[in-house]
Amino acid sequence: MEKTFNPSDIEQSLYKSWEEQGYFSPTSEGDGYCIAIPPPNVTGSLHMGHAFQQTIMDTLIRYQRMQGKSALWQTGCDHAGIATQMVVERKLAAEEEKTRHDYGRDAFIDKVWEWKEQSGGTISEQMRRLGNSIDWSRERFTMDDGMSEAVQEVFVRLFEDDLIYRGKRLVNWDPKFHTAISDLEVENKDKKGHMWHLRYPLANGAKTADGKDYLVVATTRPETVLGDTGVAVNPKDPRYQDLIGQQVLLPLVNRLIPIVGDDHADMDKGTGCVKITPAHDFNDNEVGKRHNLPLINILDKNAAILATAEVYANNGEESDAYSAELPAEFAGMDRFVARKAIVAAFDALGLLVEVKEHDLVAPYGDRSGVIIEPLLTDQWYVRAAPLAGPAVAAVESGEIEFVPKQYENMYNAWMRDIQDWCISRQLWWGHRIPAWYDESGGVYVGRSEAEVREKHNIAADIKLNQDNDVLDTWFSSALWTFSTLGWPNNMEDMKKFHSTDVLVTGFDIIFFWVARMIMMTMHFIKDENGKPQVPFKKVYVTGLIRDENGDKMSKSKGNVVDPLDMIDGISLEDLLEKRTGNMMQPQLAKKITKLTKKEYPEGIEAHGTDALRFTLTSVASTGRDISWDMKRLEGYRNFCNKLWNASRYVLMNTEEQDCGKNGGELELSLADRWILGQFQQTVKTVHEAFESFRFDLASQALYEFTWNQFCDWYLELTKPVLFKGTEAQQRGTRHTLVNVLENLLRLMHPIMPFITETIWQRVVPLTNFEKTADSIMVQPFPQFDQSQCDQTAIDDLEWVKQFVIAIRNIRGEMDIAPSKPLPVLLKNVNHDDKRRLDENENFISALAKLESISLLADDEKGPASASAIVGELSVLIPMAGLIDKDAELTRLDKAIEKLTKDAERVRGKLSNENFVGKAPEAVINKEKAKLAEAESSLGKMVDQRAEIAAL
RNA sequence: GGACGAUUAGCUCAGUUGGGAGAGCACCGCCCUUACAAGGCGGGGGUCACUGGUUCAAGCCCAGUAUCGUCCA
Repeated sequence: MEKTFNPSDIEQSLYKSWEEQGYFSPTSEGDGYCIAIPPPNVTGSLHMGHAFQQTIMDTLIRYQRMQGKSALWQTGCDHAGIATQMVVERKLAAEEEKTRHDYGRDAFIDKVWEWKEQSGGTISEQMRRLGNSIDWSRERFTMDDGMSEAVQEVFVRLFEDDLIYRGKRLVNWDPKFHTAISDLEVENKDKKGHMWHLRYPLANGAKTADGKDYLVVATTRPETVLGDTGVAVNPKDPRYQDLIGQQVLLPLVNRLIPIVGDDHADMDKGTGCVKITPAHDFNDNEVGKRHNLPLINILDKNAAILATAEVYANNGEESDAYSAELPAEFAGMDRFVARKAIVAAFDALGLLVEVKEHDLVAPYGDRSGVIIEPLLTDQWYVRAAPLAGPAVAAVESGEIEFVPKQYENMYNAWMRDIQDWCISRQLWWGHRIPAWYDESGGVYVGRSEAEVREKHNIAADIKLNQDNDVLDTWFSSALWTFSTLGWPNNMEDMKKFHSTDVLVTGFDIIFFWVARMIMMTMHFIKDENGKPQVPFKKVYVTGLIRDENGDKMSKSKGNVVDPLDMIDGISLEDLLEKRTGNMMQPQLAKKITKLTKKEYPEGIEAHGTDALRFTLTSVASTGRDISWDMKRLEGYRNFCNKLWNASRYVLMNTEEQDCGKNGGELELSLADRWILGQFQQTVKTVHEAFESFRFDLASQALYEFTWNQFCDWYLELTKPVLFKGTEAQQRGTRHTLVNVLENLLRLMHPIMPFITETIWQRVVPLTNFEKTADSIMVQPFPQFDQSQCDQTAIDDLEWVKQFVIAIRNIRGEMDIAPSKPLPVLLKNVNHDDKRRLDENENFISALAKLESISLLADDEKGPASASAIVGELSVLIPMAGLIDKDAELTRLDKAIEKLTKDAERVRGKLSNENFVGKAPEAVINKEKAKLAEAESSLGKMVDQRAEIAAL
């Protein structure tokens, strides 16, 4: 074995061999255990969030596989409608200067598929580098045939159940991508803007309470004036209440529109008068419905002003309630250009009263980054309320459990006032809506045009056109857990793996995805007795991984760290190129360069997959966000190296030697019995941690055992045995060494697959472990065994440690070289001390590097010595020539001061009648014992100090 | 405005039913000791955000305040 662990030597070939051997596929034996991956976006590449969640999923899958389950990690990608279409459109524009319209729908979609075949597998390849034990043979894609069939089936059945409908509604229109988007894809951001006060003349000689012949409306969107069909005032507002039912003459378009009384108008805000534009504002739309105001659409798909408006009645039908005529001067103007022009026009007419600064909240498309325009269009909707009922109940009853629990609040709050879900998108890439229209506007939904014709008796000569729109990508993602398992055709895997066991995901998609999966699954998937099945039993919600400063990682900030760069390492030059090359906003490059040079002056070193995974699990506590700490990664790389070298030591001392595999007398030392017990405790902790999703606690237990117990103490304690023990003692210790290590590797394997496999291959032949296949990943996980926990051994070895530490402390504080053997004198040796000493003198001498150990009689004073206390026992190291008087006095003073403080505090507690009267017996006894021990040690130290001081 | 979360060592974070404040990294001193200098041994460091309450006892329970964050409106 090399002296330093080099992950790049082993990882890729190991992964390949696992995959080739088929170890990632579920076995035919054992209960099913299934995790469905949150499907990454097919255009995506691996980021820290993926690495984090996938490490957790893989740890769970490997753990359950080793627990004997038939474990399936179901993977795949989603087709990411807008994102993918954009990628391909940009590519066509750059390479051929063509748009998708140049190609036409079918040819463009062929292009997208071509792109998917070539570039869509990036993230899958990257996931292999993380060691993910995914059954790649079952990899799915939301646009593949099976899933497309599932999507179609679901759409048709929902329609038949009256849970999908089509309607002309106000939607969040993205003027850049020319598509509707759902509420969830809108980000509301605070923004500085203006409030314009505009004068609307009253019609028919009406006057306000204070005699004015006009109203002043306040608006943040003056360009929508052209679409106003009313003015609202608060019915309780004394200034205007008499005007309700009167009309104003809308400037610029000279449209007579009514004044309505509605609570939406806030008396205290602005002027108290609100213009109502039902076709371009969600609130106004509601007001319009209440007062039966017509809707006038004045914007086109680009959010530019139309030459001729579209007028609709409140039921969505075209109407001639108003003239569709619009002033020609604004036609074709973008909404923001039109805003200026219309304000100027009001100003010119003397109708602009004032302009105020105003803080407002503006809706932005989360992908396009442009302001969303509420627009009246025909869209398809899922009726959410009926589906939400069972979904809420499933969480309430505990059938689905969120970890950590507080996310259930978030889920419930959203589900309680869930809105209908707009599922149609005006894109080409996606599942085309299975609806056909005849020429008179009749709509038919079915699995195919033929089915539709047959079902509705539509003659072959009647022309039918399929809906041009596709479904929201999340519509297919909502079916993920069951459609990937074969629904509706193949129900074999559904029986074994559904409901899936755990969903590991981020809180940011609880609404987008988690909630919708629950609703869809429970509607479509039922037990034999008709009870709805849940998609998963647990939802483990992770926090976000942020950068060192707690900022969100983002490309534009240039603070993204690629997990693969942490595995393989990257030079500063390459990192700079990666962060600043090909930027959307090149002006940021300078800043990013500076920040990167400061943060990573030497680039990033290679750390290997195991270290990355261990780091990720060790920060996975309770769903809170994590500030990434490169130092921590480095620490765990060192941990890998530690394990590697500890294993080297074990192998050097056991390979080609008698480890008791084939019988022979085994004599176990105290250290052997102790480490076996310590290991069992670790096994117990790791099980508990995995069961409760506390991966941080599992990691911590493994780290603590491996480094602080196994390496720091046990390996050192084997040296005296291996160098000087009898044959049976050596055999016993070798046996323990290889067996503890072999078990430890299996215990660690779910978190650190590569290093454990590599070492295990070397160690396992030295043990009697009966492997079932040639890989650690399919062996049984260690189980807790109480019979190996020997409390006497633990107590005795603890005493040995204290003894050794006492001497090391004196050495350290007194600057005595570790190489210098020391004579030690003992006083106040009780029965237990004597036994422990007799049994373990070799250990103590070796670890504390002692020249001799002698016992002083009770009345014997001994030479001037530096001293330490172990329980009752006084440990003395003669000062002659080694120890400076003043230094020893200082050292003792420090110890005495500390102990005095402790003793005083405990004494105070025990002299408090309330405490003694009310605290439980056990607590009081514990305090008493603490005090007795402190006083005893203190007495001895004070005596020692006096002796030294007298010299 | 509402809800939730956070505030513990220089940094990043643990702290399970209330009963001796912990880890990793960083820091200081000594050491190339035959597994490991990506190491060994020893050491220093905290008014547990603040205020009040419950309790014999509060980092933990309760009320409030401050700051930060997230989601919703």
